[in-house]
Amino acid sequence: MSIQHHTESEPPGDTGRSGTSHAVLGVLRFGPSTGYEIRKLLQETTAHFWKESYGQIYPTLKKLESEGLIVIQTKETGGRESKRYKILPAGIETLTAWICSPQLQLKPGRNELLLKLFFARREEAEHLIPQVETFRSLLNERSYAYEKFAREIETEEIAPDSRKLIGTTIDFGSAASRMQLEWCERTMKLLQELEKETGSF
Amino acid sequence: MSIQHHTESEPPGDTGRSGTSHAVLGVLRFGPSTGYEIRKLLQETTAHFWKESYGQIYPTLKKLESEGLIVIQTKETGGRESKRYKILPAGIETLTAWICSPQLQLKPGRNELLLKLFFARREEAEHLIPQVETFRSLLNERSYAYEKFAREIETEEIAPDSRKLIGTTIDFGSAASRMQLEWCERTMKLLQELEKETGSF
DNA sequence: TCATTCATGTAAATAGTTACATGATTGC
DNA sequence: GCAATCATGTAACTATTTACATGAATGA
Repeated sequence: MSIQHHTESEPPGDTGRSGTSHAVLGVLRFGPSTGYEIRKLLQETTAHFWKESYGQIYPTLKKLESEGLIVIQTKETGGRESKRYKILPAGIETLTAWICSPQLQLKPGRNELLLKLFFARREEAEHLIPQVETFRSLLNERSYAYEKFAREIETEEIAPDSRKLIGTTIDFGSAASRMQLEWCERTMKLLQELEKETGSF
Repeated sequence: MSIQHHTESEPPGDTGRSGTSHAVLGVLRFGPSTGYEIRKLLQETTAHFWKESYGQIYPTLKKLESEGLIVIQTKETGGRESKRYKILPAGIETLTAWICSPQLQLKPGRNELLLKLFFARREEAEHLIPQVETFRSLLNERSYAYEKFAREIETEEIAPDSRKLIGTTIDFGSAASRMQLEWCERTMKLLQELEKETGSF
């Protein structure tokens, strides 16, 4: 048996920059932000395919600044400490170079639920039912979130072309959760049948 | 705008064991294996949702052995060094406890292509077309791999119930790639329209 | 006044990849 | 003889999460 994806031997080819810096630069191209705001925007808009934690954002901001891709505009209005970062031309260049670069590696990510199903035996099947159920309710929440996001983005002051591009990521998310919900239905049915067959003693 | 998934504040609750040990224990429940074989089996069967490298497998095997969950059966037939590991009752317990535990965290994983689309501007759209194209051809290969795997598993000597459970993971993979292929179609069309609108210089 | 949000950061642990080094065995 | 596969491992690096610490401002 074999599911092999051509994932081996591909040379990295990138400039030693991790995804985090691209995400940060990407947010900063929308406009100057603080570390806190960057995290918040990513959380609110890309959480279904990209997440960042403060532990990664703050060090990355420092690194990008030392590389001359962004600058701090520390406006001390009052005394409240708040570092607002602004992207520089060199940063924009780096960002577009990354966007336009054909290099792209797909990491399938890890799905613990599938791993459990793969290794499970009949006797364990009944314990998987509530887990698929949990998965399904998480997906349901997500579906609503996508619908809401799709509506919200219509009212935002964004260039219509950008809206369309962002739309493709929402499309991806909602299609994915729809597909996964259907998979949950099929899988639940199968698990319930397995449980029945075992004989309810 | 907000796509927020209830991913914050959930306590980990696990026993400090990473996914790798579960994957290794899972493979070993099928029968005694060497580190090399474990890697190979995972590569051949779960690559679409779970991958492990030697750098992780060998240290994990040592750790699991020191914890008394597995043992080495070093059969030196000839002189060729080969450590075959066997799962112990304590290891089986750990494995089933994990499978049956309702704890499950979904990490959405990171999708670089979606990140690019999210941040892209109209001018960059044309450079994204070949990237979506690349993505599509990777997915096409995958689709065939799932079909092949689904056929292969029928001829394997596996308990029919396990076959069904494993089947759910193949189902997931093939439904996912089908859905993503459709997304590629829609996205390609959109990108091509954007390119046309820009006016061919 | 008090909870929430805004805001910045670090330390430690955990996880994971990549590159390297080594060598035996199998099959053509 | 030679290529491919079997086989084990380590070191260094990169990435990522989690927990902690701190405190100001806002608004009810």
